[in-house]
Amino acid sequence: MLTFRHTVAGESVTVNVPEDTTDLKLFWDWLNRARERGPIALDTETTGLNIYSAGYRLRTVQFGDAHEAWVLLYEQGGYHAQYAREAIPRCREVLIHNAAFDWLVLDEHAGIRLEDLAPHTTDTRILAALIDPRQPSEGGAGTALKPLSAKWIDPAAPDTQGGLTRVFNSLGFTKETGWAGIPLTHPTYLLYAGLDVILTARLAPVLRRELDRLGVRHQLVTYEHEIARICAVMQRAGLLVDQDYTSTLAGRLAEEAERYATVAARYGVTKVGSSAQVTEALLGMGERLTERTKGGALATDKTVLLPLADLDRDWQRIGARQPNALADAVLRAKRAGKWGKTYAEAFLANLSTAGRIHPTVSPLAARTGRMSVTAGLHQLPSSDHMIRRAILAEPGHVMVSTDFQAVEMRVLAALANVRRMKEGFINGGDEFDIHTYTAKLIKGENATPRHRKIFKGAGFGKVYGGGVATIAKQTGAEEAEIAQAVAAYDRAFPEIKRASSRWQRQAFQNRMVFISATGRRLPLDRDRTYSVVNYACQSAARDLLGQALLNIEGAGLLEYCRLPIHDEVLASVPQRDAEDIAREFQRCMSMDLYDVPITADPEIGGRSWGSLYGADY
DNA sequence: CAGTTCACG
DNA sequence: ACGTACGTGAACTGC
Repeated sequence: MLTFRHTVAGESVTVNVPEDTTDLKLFWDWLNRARERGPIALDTETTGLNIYSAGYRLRTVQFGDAHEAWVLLYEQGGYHAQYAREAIPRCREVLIHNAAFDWLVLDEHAGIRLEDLAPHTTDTRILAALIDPRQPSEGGAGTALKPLSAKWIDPAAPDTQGGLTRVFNSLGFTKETGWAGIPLTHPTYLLYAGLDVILTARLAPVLRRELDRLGVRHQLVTYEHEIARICAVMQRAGLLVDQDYTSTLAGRLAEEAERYATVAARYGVTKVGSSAQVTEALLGMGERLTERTKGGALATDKTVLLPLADLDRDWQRIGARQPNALADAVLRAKRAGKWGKTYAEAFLANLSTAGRIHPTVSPLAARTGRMSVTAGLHQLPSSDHMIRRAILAEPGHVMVSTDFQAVEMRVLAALANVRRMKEGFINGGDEFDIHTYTAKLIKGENATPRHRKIFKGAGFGKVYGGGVATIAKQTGAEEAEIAQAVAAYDRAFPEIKRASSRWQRQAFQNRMVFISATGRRLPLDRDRTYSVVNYACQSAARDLLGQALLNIEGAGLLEYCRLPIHDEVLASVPQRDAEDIAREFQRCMSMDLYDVPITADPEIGGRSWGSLYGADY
């Protein structure tokens, strides 16, 4: 037995590493005693983050309580792996920090089904996110194990990740290669592996007490664990990539980026990504630049360059001026470069051995509770089918996308109890459009599509907390016109302003934390408390999506789900049942929020995701 | 590592 | 007193 000692919060703790079957029997005895006393903390160390990549290995499985950890050398196989596999189902209740990762690692590499482990799991990261959902950059503690341990357990808790990076470097590895390369029995590696479970075991009761103290409903905690499991199932399924198409596309985009970069170079811009170079060259050509970035420099982003290139927001010629050839080349080089690198090449780089992408789905990523997805899959261009064309439904399947209709406006109407808005949603029928309704409400039957656009801008302004100037810039309308529209909007829907004041007042009385409709804690920034309207709407919409996912699982459709996208669920469904399944998705995503109907619209596509974006594939 | 830009809902 | 567009992930530049 290898044994390490460390001090946590003034107490001596032990990390045991069994070397033979005699040692493993001691582990087994400990496990049987510990599981009677309470939950067992669980963790794994692996060769990296892409669980489905070639050569991926599960290296250690750790078990522990507040004082003792056992690091099982899974990678050695034989008895070590066997004890680990048999120990996990024996734990009645497990504690994991960021459970989805370990669920999926154990599911893929140790034969422990995530469906079996998840119902017995408490995820300390979920508990932490429900106490304070903010990232460190936003003034929160964050939800990583290290800062949470430092805050709640021991200010001197070791930085096991950062500490290992230094060890990796000293052994000639990098932060990336070290996880696979470090010798399995390196003492620091084993000590830190053990400390992680000891810290998790200590964190769980402390965070639970804090949730109780804050009055966070137990129901919300349970709900988040269900959502985490559902998102992990989608991550495990992953998405099929059309590799031939994607390779060709990556090559074509690289060539295009190169071609336009050559044009830009003729004007002295050697790097199209260098804002400083672009600014200097444009000024040298006699162009006037007025927009400023947040940092105070002259801006040369898309909104600045498009007019210089005589292009509108859809990249169509305006005919108002002679296009600036440099602006045009920079725009095109950057777009081709981004699409090629961030999407096409990233798809290929992230491929699993089965030719799939398994993006990390984080169910509680944003401070509003919104989810996030890695590998660019939440940000694929929607103006063109080219990139989404690379993602395929399963053989014999088609893509089905079902999205909520104007969900944030409906949520606003429901939460702020906006009388005339609610009337519209309740009586409006299937084809109801809130922005047309608003335009007619204010302008009468003379309302034009232009009025619709203006009041749509005003509506988004309300949900986002924007002012006249921003709405004017976004819609391209005159400030005076927008000012009138916003005033009319406020008269038509006076409840919104009143709700904003009320919600800000509630937050002030609760140490700047607004409690959402589902009991979620939403901390506000003191200098922009107006954002409470957005937080309330965004987080409620997220919780409706969560409820929809529970309904979808209840209807037996989870196996078809591929991605949650804020107000949409993307699915791959058998072609011959597509109509029926699409109707079921619609049913699962239709619900009621304080009498306001939340409705959903399913779309059946072809084999590729791109087929839902205008092309017929 | 901060700043800028660009892609989405 | 007044007014503030919200939330992400990712690549690249330049210090």
